[in-house]
Amino acid sequence: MKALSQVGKYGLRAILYLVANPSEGQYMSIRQISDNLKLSFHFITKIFRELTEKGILISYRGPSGGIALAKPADQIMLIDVVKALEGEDYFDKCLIGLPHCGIAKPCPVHEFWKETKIQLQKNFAETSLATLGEKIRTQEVRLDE
Amino acid sequence: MKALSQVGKYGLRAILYLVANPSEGQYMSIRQISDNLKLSFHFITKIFRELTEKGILISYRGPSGGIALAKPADQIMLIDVVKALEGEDYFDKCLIGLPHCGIAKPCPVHEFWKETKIQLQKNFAETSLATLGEKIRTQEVRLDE
DNA sequence: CTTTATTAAGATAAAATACTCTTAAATAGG
DNA sequence: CCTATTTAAGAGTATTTTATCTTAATAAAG
Ligand code: SF4
Ligand code: SF4
Repeated sequence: MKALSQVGKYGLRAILYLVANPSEGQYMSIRQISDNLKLSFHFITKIFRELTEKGILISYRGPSGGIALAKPADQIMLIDVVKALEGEDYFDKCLIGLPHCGIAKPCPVHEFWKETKIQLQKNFAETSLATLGEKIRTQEVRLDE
Repeated sequence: MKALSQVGKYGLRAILYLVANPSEGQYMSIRQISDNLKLSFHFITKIFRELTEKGILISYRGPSGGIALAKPADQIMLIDVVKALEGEDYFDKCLIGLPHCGIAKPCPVHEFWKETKIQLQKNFAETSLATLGEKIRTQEVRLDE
């Protein structure tokens, strides 16, 4: 049961590093993040570019440039990041993929699959990046190595 | 949030067709299933071969051969089929993939990810193929086209 | 014994995903 | 203006997943 692609996993881990190490009014360089998390600089750069396009991050080029959250961390919910990384239809996926399922006569697994999706969606929607950053710092969770 | 690979989806759909159309003591040909579900015969054949190896199905070659459930439908749980199709570690997957996470200091998403997995696992474990087949028949769910 | 129907097995091809590399553009600072 | 630092953009490569194709093995029936 893989919920996220590599893009989603790396993107989340990278953004968690960012929120766990806040630097007042400064940009954090992508190099610092990729080095610390030991992830490919180029791959993370590409992922961050998408997040910048989608309005989750802002970026700045040149010396002392880097990326930063576009909004305060308590105003960005996990679900925003996940949808940006995995697509807006992330929670609309079907379990078995019947070709012309209009959900008029739902298949026998639809009910509990829907439940599962709603439960995860609720948790994603209620969790802010600020909350996650705080937890990582206070509980000393290691994101690296 | 894609829970199943194509192998998993096709495999489930094909086995649902089988349980929804029971034929007392006979084998159902793979051709019939792939034709009715409009899925690739070769791909379904390959998937069924794995399910046969894993003991979910039995097969028989030659005229009037085909595949059949290895056990009565009420003794095969959805979770058995899913694990056979997707791997035994299906419910052990990590959400963000921290490299050396020993779950001593779980990351801040572990708790609700675990909840989600347990909920789906429970539903998969409590649902038998017999139940699904019955629902498909009585609720006239279409698996084809 | 031959033909036909069927699954088994594995090679091959195509497509999607994951990752890398190169070059360009922006910006700060000397 | 020049150089160093950093993200942007996109081309290129590798790996995995998905799907197809070919040939073999098995078994029934004439
Ligand atoms: S009923 Fe739901 S799970 Fe079933 S095929 Fe339709 S969308 Fe998918
Ligand atoms: S705590 Fe759980 S979700 Fe987080 S990295 Fe470890 S296994 Fe994955």
